[in-house]
Amino acid sequence: MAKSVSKPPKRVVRGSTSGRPIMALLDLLGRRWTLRILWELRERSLTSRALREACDDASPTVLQARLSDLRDAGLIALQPDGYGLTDTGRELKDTFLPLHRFAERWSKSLAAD
Amino acid sequence: MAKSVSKPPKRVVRGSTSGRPIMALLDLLGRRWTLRILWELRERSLTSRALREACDDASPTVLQARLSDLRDAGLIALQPDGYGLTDTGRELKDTFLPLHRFAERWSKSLAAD
DNA sequence: CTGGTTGCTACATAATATGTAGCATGTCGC
DNA sequence: GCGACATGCTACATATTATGTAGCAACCAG
Repeated sequence: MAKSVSKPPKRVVRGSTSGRPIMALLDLLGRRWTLRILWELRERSLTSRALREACDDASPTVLQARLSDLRDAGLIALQPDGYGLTDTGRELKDTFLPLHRFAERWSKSLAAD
Repeated sequence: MAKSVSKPPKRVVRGSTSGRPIMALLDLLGRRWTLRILWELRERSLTSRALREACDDASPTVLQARLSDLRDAGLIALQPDGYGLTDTGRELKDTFLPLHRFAERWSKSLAAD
């Protein structure tokens, strides 16, 4: 299911006709499982199957599609020990690592309702 | 399809059976248009129609669904001047504002291929 | 060769998104 | 009051995308 088989030019990203990189990035990260994959790989490499388990047994179809997207985007790479973040991917991870702490506060503010 | 047989209780978030807030957050942000909406509202409120234009004329169906999700999550609210970030939403925005700068570098590293 | 991994794909079914249209409510000038 | 707007939101048929189950070929260890 390489993205080039039947759909002709299909850019790496969708939507962003503007060419603004942030739009391309938001689009990529806004696809199902993308953020989750990056999160699971944040501190260790995982084989495709281990990643599947980590992702609540998501279907392999989407997972492979997302892995393909993320590889095209240069954020992850397939290494001898499985999938892992590239240097660029690690940069990205660092920018939303604070999300973890926010999630805790957010969760509390929801429960406070 | 194990998530829910029909859809009675429909929690705010999907997937996260673990109860870990980060998973709930990643799931919410990983739905199409969610990140984009937050981004567009980052520095001004927008009416639902203005938001639609800002989002490359996304279909109103999903947009309303996402607005509903984000309101349930307490990240945005409908104010007299349109939709805007809540205090919590602004906190979240601050955590991924650095994404903008990353996007620029990332874009360059892609073009360098 | 057997038994185990790996990354990845096929395919039918279910869930989501897209486009286009339109509703109900409100607010303005008149 | 009226009409002409704009607001938030919804219907619904059509595409697109995800799910779940199964299985492939390649690789390596025993």
